[in-house]
Amino acid sequence: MSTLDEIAKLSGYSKATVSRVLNHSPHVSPETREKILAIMKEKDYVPNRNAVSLSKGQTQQIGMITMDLSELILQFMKGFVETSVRYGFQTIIYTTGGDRHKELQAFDDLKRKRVDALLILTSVNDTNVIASYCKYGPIVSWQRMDHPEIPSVAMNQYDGYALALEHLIERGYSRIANAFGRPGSINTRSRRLAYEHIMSKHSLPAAEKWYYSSIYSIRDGERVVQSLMEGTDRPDAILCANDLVAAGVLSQARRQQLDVPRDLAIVGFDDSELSRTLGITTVRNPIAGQAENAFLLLAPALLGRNPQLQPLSFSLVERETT
Amino acid sequence: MSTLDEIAKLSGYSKATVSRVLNHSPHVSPETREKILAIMKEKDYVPNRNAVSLSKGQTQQIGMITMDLSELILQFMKGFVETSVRYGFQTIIYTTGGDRHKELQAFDDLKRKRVDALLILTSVNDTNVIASYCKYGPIVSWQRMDHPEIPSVAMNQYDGYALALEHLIERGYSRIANAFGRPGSINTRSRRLAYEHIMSKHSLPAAEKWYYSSIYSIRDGERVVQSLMEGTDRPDAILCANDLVAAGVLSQARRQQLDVPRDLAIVGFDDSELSRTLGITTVRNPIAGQAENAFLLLAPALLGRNPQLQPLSFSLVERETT
DNA sequence: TTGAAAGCGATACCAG
DNA sequence: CTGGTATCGCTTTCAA
Repeated sequence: MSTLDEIAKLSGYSKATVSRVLNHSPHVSPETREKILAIMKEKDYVPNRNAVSLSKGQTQQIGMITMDLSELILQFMKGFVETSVRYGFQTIIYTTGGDRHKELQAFDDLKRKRVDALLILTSVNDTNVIASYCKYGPIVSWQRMDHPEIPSVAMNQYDGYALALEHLIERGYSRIANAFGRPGSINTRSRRLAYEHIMSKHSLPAAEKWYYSSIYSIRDGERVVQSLMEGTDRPDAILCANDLVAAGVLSQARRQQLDVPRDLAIVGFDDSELSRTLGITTVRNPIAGQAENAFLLLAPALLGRNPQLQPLSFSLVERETT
Repeated sequence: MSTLDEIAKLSGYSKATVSRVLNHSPHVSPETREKILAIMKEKDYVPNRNAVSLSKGQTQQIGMITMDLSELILQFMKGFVETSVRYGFQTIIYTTGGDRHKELQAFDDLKRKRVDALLILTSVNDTNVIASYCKYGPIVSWQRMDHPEIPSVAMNQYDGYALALEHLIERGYSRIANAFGRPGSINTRSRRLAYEHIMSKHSLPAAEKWYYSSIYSIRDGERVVQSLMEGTDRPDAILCANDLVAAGVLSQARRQQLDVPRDLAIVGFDDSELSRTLGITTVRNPIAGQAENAFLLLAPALLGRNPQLQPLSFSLVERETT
């Protein structure tokens, strides 16, 4: 392993000059540059990253924190990794498994300068604890963290939900049920608000009896349909917390001999692989765009630049369930 | 950000001593240790990783190289990450997208000491090119690389295939078709060999007319059934290259009104999520075990220790298709 | 355009 | 048990 010092000696120039060609400094004469470059190539030289990092105080690495790797998370990561690479940053994944302590180690890595910045996909520690690490480097989050120091690229679920509702109403559905996720979460609140606004805007009844909460999985979706069908007053459409739920709703509806979308229209959320496979109408989050914005939010601190965030919006993916 | 030097000054001891308590050296008096520890805690001190890495010449990071992130790859990674963490190593993912050049950057990171070792999940560069990086650090591969310097944790497919065959024969099937993967690959050759050995051992005909090659996807699986059913001489069971293929075979068989497993038995490979969902009998690779062994293969170079590899074997997961 | 030398923040060898 | 100091490999003033 040759070092910068050796290259300097061999070329007859100083370490400073060699370092300059490494860093594309304009203050090197072309001939000098050529000579040094030639020797580096001959010696198969590459600079030691640890030395560079120590000296510069930057690692060019960004950590991504998540409990586990779901399809959605992976999709976000993919987008984030791509734009990071474009700007010369590598990424490293911290899978915490929901362990508070393990998660904190990732934050410690910001302090000990293993990473220059952190992206939070999901976190389990208290927001204030997390925020206390902001002084060591920029932190950005996918989900809203409600803390002034930690920006997020979350979209306002209101818009996506409204989009789905307008679509259903336009299609002639009016008795619309809701399968919400985590009760009381910001997302659920926004969705519920959208439901109430849009329904009243069209002078349609917003039926609370058709509100379901804590609905996350395929299994949950199936149960919702069972419960719905037991009642006499039945909805003609259902908006689901995510595509998993929608898949459950769909399969249970078929099991109960319902004609989808005639008897029951179904709209999912996320536009996941599953919804594509099953042909479920769904709302698409522009995840790649959010991921890119996440990096751009870090850019000021990382690059000293202040790039424009791109405007993002939900879109409706119409398939066979509406 | 406090440094070791500051801790030294504050405590009145030398940097050497502070470093000793950091590294759990026995040559520090208990009181001294306590005092220094107290100051470190008070100052919220953590050592700078870059400095440590530079000084030690080790990063405690291992790179994992893959073209993309499939379910299987993710599963392997999960196991590898877990055992790495247990030994104090972090992991970083290099997704190459099949780009030769991008892949080489990962290998360069071994040279520039960003990572201490490399795990190859899939690679596109020439084996000899890759092997030329072995001098910079240990490299291990999931798949066989046929190069003396790059060990692999691949299993002998012969055993897994034999297991599936014995199972089918025991169940009374005797006209067994094969849907192989990449023709001429080591895996395919082993499977084929297993087929011929086991069939002849039971004095059953090894019918070459039921050999299919280059069968990888659901779609491919469907086509195999179509083609098989066109002939007059039909098999009563089919062994598939993987679970995807098995899923295709299953759905097409049902479409053609075949009673599975009465008319046609189906065995997949990998025990993926899909096979579980669809209830397909399959052969399970002990992936977590392989992943652990992969790390253990790196251990001598990384830890100076030489841990025992665990013996691994395939197992049959019986479900509804046999 | 180039060089000398002082960091960056630890580790580790050699004395005492 | 503790301290002094060279060292890891590169960056970055400050001068020339």
